[in-house]
This record gives sequence, C-alpha cells and structure tokens, in this order.
Amino acid sequence: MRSETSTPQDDPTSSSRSFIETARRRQLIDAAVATVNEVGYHRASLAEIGRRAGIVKSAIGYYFSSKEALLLELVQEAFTALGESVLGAVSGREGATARLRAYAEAYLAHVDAHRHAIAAAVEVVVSHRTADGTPLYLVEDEEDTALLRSILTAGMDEGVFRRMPVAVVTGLVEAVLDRAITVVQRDPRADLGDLRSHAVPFLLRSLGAGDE
Amino acid sequence: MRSETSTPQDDPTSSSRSFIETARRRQLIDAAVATVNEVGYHRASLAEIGRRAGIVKSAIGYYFSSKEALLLELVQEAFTALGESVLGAVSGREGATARLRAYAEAYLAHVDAHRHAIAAAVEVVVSHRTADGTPLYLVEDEEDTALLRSILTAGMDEGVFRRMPVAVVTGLVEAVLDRAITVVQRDPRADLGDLRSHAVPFLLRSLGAGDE
Amino acid sequence: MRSETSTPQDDPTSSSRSFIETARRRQLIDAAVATVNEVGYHRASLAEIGRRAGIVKSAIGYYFSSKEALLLELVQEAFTALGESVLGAVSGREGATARLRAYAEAYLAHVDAHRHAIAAAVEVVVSHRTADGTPLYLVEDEEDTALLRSILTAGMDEGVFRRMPVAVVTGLVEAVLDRAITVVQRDPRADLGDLRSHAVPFLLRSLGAGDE
Amino acid sequence: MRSETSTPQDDPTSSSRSFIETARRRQLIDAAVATVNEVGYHRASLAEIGRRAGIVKSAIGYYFSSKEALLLELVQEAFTALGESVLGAVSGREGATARLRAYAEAYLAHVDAHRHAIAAAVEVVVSHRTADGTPLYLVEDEEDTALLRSILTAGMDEGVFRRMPVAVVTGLVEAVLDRAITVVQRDPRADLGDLRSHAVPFLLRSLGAGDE
DNA sequence: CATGAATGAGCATTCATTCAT
DNA sequence: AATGAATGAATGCTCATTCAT
Repeated sequence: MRSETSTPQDDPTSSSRSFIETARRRQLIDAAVATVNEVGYHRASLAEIGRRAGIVKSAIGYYFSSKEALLLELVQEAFTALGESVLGAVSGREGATARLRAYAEAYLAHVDAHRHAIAAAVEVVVSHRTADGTPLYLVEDEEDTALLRSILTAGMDEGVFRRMPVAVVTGLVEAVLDRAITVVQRDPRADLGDLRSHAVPFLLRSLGAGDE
Repeated sequence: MRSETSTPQDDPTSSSRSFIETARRRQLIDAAVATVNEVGYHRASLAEIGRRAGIVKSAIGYYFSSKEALLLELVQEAFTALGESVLGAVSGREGATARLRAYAEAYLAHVDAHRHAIAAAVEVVVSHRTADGTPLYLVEDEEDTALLRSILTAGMDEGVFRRMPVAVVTGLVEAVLDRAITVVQRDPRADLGDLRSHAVPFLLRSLGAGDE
Repeated sequence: MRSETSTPQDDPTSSSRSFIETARRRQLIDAAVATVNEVGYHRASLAEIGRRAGIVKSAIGYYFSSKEALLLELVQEAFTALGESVLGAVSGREGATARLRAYAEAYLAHVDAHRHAIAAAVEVVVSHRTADGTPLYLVEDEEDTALLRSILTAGMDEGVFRRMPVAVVTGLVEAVLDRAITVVQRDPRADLGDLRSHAVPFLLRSLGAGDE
Repeated sequence: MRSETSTPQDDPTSSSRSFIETARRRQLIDAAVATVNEVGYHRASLAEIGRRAGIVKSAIGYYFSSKEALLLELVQEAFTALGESVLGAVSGREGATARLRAYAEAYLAHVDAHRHAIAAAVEVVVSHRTADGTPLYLVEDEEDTALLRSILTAGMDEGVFRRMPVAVVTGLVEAVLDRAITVVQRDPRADLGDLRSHAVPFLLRSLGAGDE
C-alpha cells in the first residue's frame, strides 16, 4: 500500500506501484515521447499528451505531480537505458581500443533501436528549463560522461590514444556519437547502417588508434 | 494579415528599407539573440525582446510580420555570416586537406567570435516549429552543407581522404565542428582555445589524411 | 444526486447511524477542523481532509453528501456546543448581571477550551458561500443570540443595564466576546488568561452595571 | 514615461500613471470590491471581476501583476483611507478621552461612509493567504493599531482609563469598533445610526472614563 | 512611426465529484 | 464499506497579435 494520499506521485522510492498505475505511467511516457517527436517540446501540451494516451489531461496529475515530472522521467528513463547499454557492452572488455569500440557500437546500436525515446529525451533536455531558467544539460553531464572519460583517459595513459585534454576529446567523441541522434531526430525512419559502420573507424582514427 | 498593407515587411526582395528601419531590425535581432541566450527559446517573448531593444512590443510588428519572421531572420543572418566566413577562408585554397583545414578553422573561429549569434540561432533552429509542426532544420541543410560536401567529395576522389558515404562523413565532420557551438551554448564565456587547436587535427586524422 | 440511494447522509432525522459511521464522521470533522485551521478554508481540500482522517477522499462522499455538508456539520457542532456551554452556565443564575457574567465567562472559557473547533467554525462561517452566493451568517444569528438578547433585555428592564437598542447592545457584547476567537485564530497557542480576566469587567462597565 | 515594459505594474513608486491607467485601476478595484462583497472572496475570480469592470480577464494583467496584487491594493487602499480618517480626526485633540472619542467616531463614520470598500477589504484580509499559507492579518496589525494603542496607553498613564494590559484593551476596543464592519458585511444597506450613537459611550464606560 | 490598450487562445494545475469494482 | 481511477469544470496566468489614436 502506498501513503494515504489518493494521488500517486513520482516518488522514486515507491516500489509498490499498482499494475494499472505502472501501465498508465508507461502509456503517458510513450505518449509524451510521441508528442515531443511529432510537434516538438514547445507544443507538447498535457492536453495533447493525454489525448494520445487516451486520458483526459487532468488525469495526468494522478500519475505525475507535474508536467515537468513527466518529462524528467522520460529523460531519465531514456538516458538510464542508454547508459546501461553502453555499460553492459564495455564490461569485461580489456584495452582502451576495445572498450571504446564497444562503447561506441553499443551507443549507436542503442540510439538506432530506441530512436524515438532518445530523440524525445534529447529534445526535452535541450529545450526544457527549470523554474529559475536553468537548462537541464547544466545539471547532469558529469556523471553521464564518466565512463567515456575514463576510457579515453586510460587510452591516453596507455599510449594507444593521442594525448589531448580529456574534456576536449570527450566532447568530440560524444559529438560524433550524437550525430546518430541528430539523424534520427531529423528523420525518424532514417537508416543508421552506414553511419554505424563508419563512425567507429572514424573515431578510432581520430584518436590516433590503429584501425586494424 | 499585414501583407497587403504598406508597412515594410520581411520580404527579401524589398530593397527599399529606410535607414531607421534597418537600425530597428538590427536592434531587434540583437535583442532576440540576447534574450534567447539568456532565458531560452521557450521564454523569449516579444515583450522581453522589445524591452531589451528599447522598443514597445506592439511596434515589433512594424518591422517583422510575426515573431516567427524575426526569429527566422536571426537564424538566417547567423548562418549566412558563418557560411561567408568559411567560404572566404576556403577560397583560393588548393587541395582537399588545405581546404578542409581552412574550412574547419574558419568555422571554429567564427563560432568563437560570434558565439552569441550562433548559439541563439542554433537554439532557435532546434526549438522552433512552424505552425504545422515542421522543425526548421528540415528546410535548409542541403544548401548549407554544399561547400563542405564538395570538399570532402573532392578529397575522397583525390585519394587523400578515406572513402566513406558522403552524407555520413559530412555529418560527422559537422558534428565535430558543432561541438564548439554546444560548448558556448552551455557556457557563453567558455574558452574555445583547446578545442580549436585539437579539433582540426582530430578531424584530419579521422578522415585518414596525414596530419602534416 | 446521492439522496435517493441507500448511503447514509447528513439527514438530521436519521437516527440509524452505525457505530463505524459515527466514528468516521467524527474523524472527518476533526480532520476538517485541523485542516481549516492550518491551511485556511480556501485551501482545505477534501483530499487533504481525508488524508488527515486516514480516509480516501472518494470515501468521504459516503459519510457526507458533499463538502458543504461536512463543513456545515462542523459549524453546527461547534456552535451547538458553545451554545450548550453558555446555556448550562446561565441556568439557575438569577439577576441580569450574574447571568451575563456567567454567560460571558462560559463563552470565553469554552472558546479557550475548544479553540480549534471554534476557530475553524468561524473561518468556515466567514468564508463559505452557498451555491447562490449567500454567506452562512445570514442563515443563523436569530436563534444563536436569543439567550444573550434575553439577558440584556431583562437587564435593561430591571434597570441594571443602561438602556440601549437591544440589537445594538447584543452586537457589541458579542463583538467583545468574539475577540477571544480572533485571538486564537491568529495564534492557536495564545494565552487567553488576560483577556478572560479583563473582558468581563470591561463588558459590565460598558453596560453601566456596577462591577461589584 | 514609465519603464520600457509595456505592461504597467503595481510599482508603488511610479507616480506617473496615465489617465486611462489610473481610471482602469480604479474601475478594477471597484469591481473587485463589488465582486468580493457579492460573491465572496472565494468565488471572486479574475474573470468575474473583469466582467464587472467591462474588461476581459487577461487585460487585468495589464494593470496588476497578479490577482494578489489587485486584492492587496484593494486592502491597502481601504485601510489607508481609514487610517487617514482617524488620524485626521484625532489630530489636534487633547486628552485621552477626547482623542479616543474622536478616534472612535471617525472610525465608525468612515466605515459607514465607505462600507463597501471596508467590507471587501476585511473579507480579503480574513480569507487571503499568501503563497506560503500565511494569512494577511499576521503581516500588518502592529502598525495599524499604533495610534489606538498610544491613545489607550496615554489614557491609562493619565489615570482617566482603567489600567488593563494594553494588548487586551486595544483588542477589545477594536472589536467593538469592528462591530460596525460586521454589520455592513451582513447587510450592506444597514443603518449604522444607532450603533454609532451608542458605541462610543459604551466604549468610554468600558474604559472607566466618565461618559459626560 | 509609435504607443498604450485590449483581445482571445492556450497553458498547467487544482478539485469536488462520480463510478466500476 | 471502501478504493483507485477518472472526469470536467474552473482558475490564474502568459503571450502573440490587433487596433485606434
């Protein structure tokens, strides 16, 4: 049983969501993804999101405490899944080159497979501002790039990657990988095959690693 | 609609702009840049833009037919200037490597020097949707990347760049260069020195060109 | 409308309340008192009242036909208890002065002892309007002040109180006594000792009665 | 000229209001008074206030930054006028009894003459809560009762008033005078004649002052 | 040219109430 | 007897746009 309030909220510690509540939150996040992708963050109103989920807009407040809470959950879900994909792919790999390759391939594969969720999450992150005007991308970032930074730092220490300031090279590698997101944002049905096969060698060469 | 009145509009063929009209449009675009950079596209209202320009919001309609027209002009101006910078830098250069280097250095230098205008233009491009929901980046793109595409195509034909699908490699190079924009968007006072000195060799290596 | 169903309602003639129903109504009224005192009439929602009572808001409809019915019961209960207190204190007293003193002291003592219920009831009376906009204090009043009016009238007839229009003097005495309510509304933990000891002599002097 | 913003606000220092702006603010405050008196604070929506003022609700934001600002102005205006009335009446009077009599008579006369504004202001003060839930009457009070407190203190020091705790006696005198407000709140067309003629002797007797 | 004024649509949010289970 | 779920109306507020002067 949840706390006495009749409106379930976005309490992250609440592990006791009813079946229908879980389903509704799923529906709403999916509807938010679809709405943001179709009409953009700016025009993604609760009324429209609710319409797509088959729910009246005021009922959204029953599952999310606010529009911001819904969108933030969308973002967190998408990036958490992406992080888990790359973490799983890198785990067990030895050597900076192999680890970076695994990272990049998993990253691109995940974006390819979950393009709608990722595209919407990026749109939200780029567009959303908290109440005091702070953009979202100023909040996170440190943690998100930790794995990539560690791989690149290790590679430079091992001597297999060219030495560059870690902040610079991390940003450049991210920029290259995020090209996949840009592509699917522009065309949700784009074929990422060519990009996926060329981006990794492109990256390894740029780092000065042998592209064997 | 205002189109049929005698008030000056954003008609690109109208060569009859008065001195004061030109100045007012300048003020408004600059104010729009500052506003978008500070509070984000979402909260950049005409009232706020007018306030910064020292113009009452209802007078904005005299210089731009709509908010959209003002923002579009901001975007076009910023990207036109960027295009002219790189075009000027590339002109007269011979050889794909030298031309790409000139392109990239000019691109980064321009972003560094005109960071506010560029950051605002990108924010608008990413966030704005036309009335039917179409994002702005679907409109342009072909023309904007023509020079870069031609350089890369020539380089691959000359054999100095690795052969890759031109769309893919163009996108990747753009992604790397646009990292500079991301950086200044996140911190308007960021120092791009490290990025500028490392991004070009990074790019040339990625293309398989000797980094002589 | 619920009236025609078999669910128990706020029908005052219904003498067939189950034990649990009585208890639930008690809980809800107490929770309403606490809520109104803490957040004010305006923000005292059924959800919040239910939360404090440990009852889900939709279940409130089972014990009270509407929010208004709940609040009206709260009001009636508080004022009925106050009326019984003063009636009990006055009974058996002889002489207008003694009766008024008993009335005033009992009134102030009751407000002191039941400050939460009284404060909430007054807040509701002052703030609530029926659907057509009528305030609550237009409904009662005649009956509520009957005892006080009779004491004052008798006192004036006996010649121990100055002669004044009965409506005026009744209102003034009530105003003085209600000062206790104002005090506890502003500070629920206020000490009424000073007020209680000075208000009665104040009143008797104002009526021209010797303060023996 | 006012600051560049196109929406005039409730800046108290701005002494440069246009003619129409002053008139509109007057209309809106009057409409708010009428609305609060008729349907109560609770149901006094901006739409309804605007309707009575012949203005669309969104235009209210042009003259007042928020609903709260409008209501607070209503309150301040009413109480400032009341304060000026009593201050003017007391000025020049010598002796605590004469000063209190002047105070009370001016107070009652003002409430009689400006009953609508006063009744609405009191309703707002009693019902309104700031964003954090604080009622309005906790904010002021100190300053509002300063004159009355000083008169009563002086009277007790002079020995013409019975000695009582100043907080208690101030509250009781206020309670008596505020009876006039209660009366006009309950019936806007009530005749205060009887009350006005009897309340002052009532008060002076209660203070132990000779009622000659 | 420019302004103050006004409008109407759209927004997120709150809430009493209803209903199937 | 009770609950979670859902609804629809209402509210304060923002904003691009229009218009008379």
